[in-house]
Amino acid sequence: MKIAKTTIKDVAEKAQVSISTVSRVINNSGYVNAETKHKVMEAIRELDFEPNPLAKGLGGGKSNTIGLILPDITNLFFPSIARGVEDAATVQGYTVILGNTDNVAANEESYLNVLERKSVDGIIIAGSSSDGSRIQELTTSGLPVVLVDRTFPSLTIDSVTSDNLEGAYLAVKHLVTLGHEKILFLGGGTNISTTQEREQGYLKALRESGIPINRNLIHYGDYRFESGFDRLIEVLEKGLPFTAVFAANDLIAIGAIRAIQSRNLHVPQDFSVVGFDDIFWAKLERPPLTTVAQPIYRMGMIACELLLDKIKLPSQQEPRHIVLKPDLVLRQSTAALSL
Amino acid sequence: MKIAKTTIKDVAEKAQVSISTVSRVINNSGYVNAETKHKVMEAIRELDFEPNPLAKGLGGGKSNTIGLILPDITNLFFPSIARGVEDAATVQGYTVILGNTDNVAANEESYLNVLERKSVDGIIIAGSSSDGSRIQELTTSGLPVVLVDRTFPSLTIDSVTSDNLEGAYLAVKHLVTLGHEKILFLGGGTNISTTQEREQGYLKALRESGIPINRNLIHYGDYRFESGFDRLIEVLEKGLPFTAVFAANDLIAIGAIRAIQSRNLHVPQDFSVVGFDDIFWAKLERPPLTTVAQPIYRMGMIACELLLDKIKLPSQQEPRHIVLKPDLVLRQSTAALSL
DNA sequence: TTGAAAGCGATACCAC
DNA sequence: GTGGTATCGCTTTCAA
Repeated sequence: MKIAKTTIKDVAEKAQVSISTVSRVINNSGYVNAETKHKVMEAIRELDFEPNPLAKGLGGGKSNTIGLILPDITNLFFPSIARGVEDAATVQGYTVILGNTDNVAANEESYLNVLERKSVDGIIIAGSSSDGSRIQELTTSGLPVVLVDRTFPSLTIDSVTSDNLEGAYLAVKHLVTLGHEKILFLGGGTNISTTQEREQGYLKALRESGIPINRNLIHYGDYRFESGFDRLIEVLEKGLPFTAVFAANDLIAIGAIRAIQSRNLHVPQDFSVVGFDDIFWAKLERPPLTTVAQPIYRMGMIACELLLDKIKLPSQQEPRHIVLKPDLVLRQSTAALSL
Repeated sequence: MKIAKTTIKDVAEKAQVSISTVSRVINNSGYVNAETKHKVMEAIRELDFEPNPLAKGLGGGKSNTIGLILPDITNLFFPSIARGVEDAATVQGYTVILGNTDNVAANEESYLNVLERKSVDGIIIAGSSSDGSRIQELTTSGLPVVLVDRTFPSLTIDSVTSDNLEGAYLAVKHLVTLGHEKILFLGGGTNISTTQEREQGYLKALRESGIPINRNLIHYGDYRFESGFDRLIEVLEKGLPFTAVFAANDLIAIGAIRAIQSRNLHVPQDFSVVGFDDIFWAKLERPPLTTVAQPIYRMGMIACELLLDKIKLPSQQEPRHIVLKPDLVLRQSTAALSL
């Protein structure tokens, strides 16, 4: 007993014009007499008519839907991205389909396929965990894709990232300025571009400061709290000497802080800690976490705008790579090295 | 330069049968000769054909898409719901469209309309902020809707909630057992069903324990950290006497703890605090937060399964209300009242 | 058991 | 400027 929706046909009848004319009015295309147009608009209003997006999409048209693929919406970082994307999409009348991949490349690919079949007009992938080949295929075949917080240097896919290298550089430089030399690097997955770039920034700051690089101080894991906690405990138990830690994200940093504190050591007295992202809980940590702030929400928003641009003007432009500037937010988890 | 997708027609030609037959095979409907069926399946495989979901939806069919409407994906509580919904949806081949309402009823309604137009097969609404009338319309018109964490007692809409009254009762009873009598209630919005129910549980526990109810100890705000912080500071400044606080969610509770601590008072020595939800950060709070745990992820999952059931068997059943049992998780933010 | 044909709702090309 | 009509991909009677 579905409610009979009003269609373009009803409008045409009511306005005493042809379906074609109504279509023209709706899409603002072709010539329509001002008076006729008025009549049609009137009818549309009275009938409370809205075109059926499905039917629109059928004839090779647009579905006004975009896909958003991300590792896990439950992970602190992604809800803000999702929100940014959705807000930007809503403004332009688009709707967002969400997909979680759990960082499994196969899941990502499978979602890509589903979205393609659902005729989405474009796809945003945050924190992609694939090698990008399938993505490249899609964009080449005409389905716009924008990457967030991840790039494939060898491929030509639009992306929005923040300057991870620069951010990390700022963070480590800050630690060096405070007198630290033995700085632990706690990364996420080895093959994640953000971890790689942040490691590069770490190395650059060290090199520039003439501090020898100690590979024993570089550790990887994943982007979760537990990873930071566990990694730090390991380092502590191995007895590796260090006085500060730069973590590739806030969750790792907070895990590290908790690990340090669990051994009755103190931050920043015994160890300084810097994170990356500036999630909501960073400022609530004890001590409040010094971290590199990324405009997460804006990244989502910008990515979506980029995508919508591409959808609307499918002129094959050069791939665009937007790189946002991160900011070092000084709080209380870092202090001058006490000798 | 879109890739020409293979259509049902291609399959029909390849298999030397009619389009109708192919359709039957795809949908497993009607009679098809086993041999014919085999031929068609073969063709489908070879052509790597997958039906266009848009076209499917057009003729009044199913779109294999459901909508998920929630206040704000950025709010700690909802990502888990979203994840539960998505996981359950994926298993059954459904895809999820996400919509944020910011607790604005008009936004909710507008999303409802968009989703209806997009011919989603069903809708899940978490933390609805409307009066439910439009929702009722939709379900009556044949579009299944399931509510999460919210009910409209006067309407006949399926829902998945946890037993808020019982959870709150447990929490407050716990405080009473510890000797507390002057217990502050910090709610979210007055008109939110979860806040109302939790307040009922609070009142019930008090009444049952023969503790007089003091309206001055009942305060509202919203479900965010800041609300808990601000409310508590206000109470402190008014000099209202109390020894414990029961907050309607963890964010409020943590805000309250921070407010208390900001005045150099201590939890649980000076004040015991209990929250609701058991979000990830509850156990990381200092002191770790005693709280009422809700199976958030499962709520999303169950809601989705309920919805998919309804979609598949549209037999007008009685509305179903699933009520999950919450658990009191004892941690260190509560202690016996010191005299 | 299978095929032909009529929609579903809207777009777009082609006449008038 | 406006109307007719083929078309998009698939489902669904209705006959055969």
